[in-house]
Amino acid sequence: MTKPETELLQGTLDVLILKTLAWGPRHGYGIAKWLEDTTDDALIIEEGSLYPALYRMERKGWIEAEWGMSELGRKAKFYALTSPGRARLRQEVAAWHRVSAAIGKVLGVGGGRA
Amino acid sequence: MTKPETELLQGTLDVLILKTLAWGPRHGYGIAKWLEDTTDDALIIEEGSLYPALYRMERKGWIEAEWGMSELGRKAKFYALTSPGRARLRQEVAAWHRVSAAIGKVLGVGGGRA
DNA sequence: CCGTATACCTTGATAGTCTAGGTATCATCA
DNA sequence: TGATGATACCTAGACTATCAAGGTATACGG
Repeated sequence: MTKPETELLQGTLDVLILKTLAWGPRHGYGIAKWLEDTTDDALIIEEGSLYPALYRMERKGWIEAEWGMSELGRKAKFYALTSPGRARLRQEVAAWHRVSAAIGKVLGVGGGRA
Repeated sequence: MTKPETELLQGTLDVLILKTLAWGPRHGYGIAKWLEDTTDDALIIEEGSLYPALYRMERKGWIEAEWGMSELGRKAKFYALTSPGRARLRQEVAAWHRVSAAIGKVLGVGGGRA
């Protein structure tokens, strides 16, 4: 398959995960599926990116993990946003808006024709 | 210690440079300054990122270099968009709009002040 | 019983960015 | 005169996030 053009913008995965968890705890696989569904597959979350990101963020104290049962009765690790994680989410959302506005200004917000 | 919040989104430097050159040829230093001025320093282009990016894109045939004189009378290498570069620019602008719209959908488009 | 979906994990390669240096010229100002 | 800051280019090395590609295990449907 030719390059699916679904690559992530490096650095955005964290904020996407944090935002997903802001709606409530979710297991890793579910986070990826939710993001893909929500964006109509405009974003594809590779598992090789997902799980390392989850560990990274757990190590930083932004999320907490707990083993449980998925909706389908399988064992799954549920992640929940911590208080520092919520603060971090606010920061990163603000940073996203700031940077994407700047890029939009350069590229032309309307559709890039000018 | 906390990062200066002026980091580039990885993968966006190319399209920013291409778009800058769409207005006409410019030398490397001028490209960086123009981007920083245009975005009120929301984007900071480090020279250690800029010059390798320029070589990368020259190697790919998206831009062409020619030595000349800057407005201030110094020798400077001017870069110009090629025809493949223009095509690539269109592609990348479209990709940006698609991906940033998807991310915006997840993060909430309206939340500029968040 | 075999394929597909769910759910987790890891290793290794790749690639883009940043840090931190470097060269050289020119204008300004003390 | 000498120092400084801006202009303009370049590079090596480290870092780090992502991706590709493998792996384990369970459950369900055909």
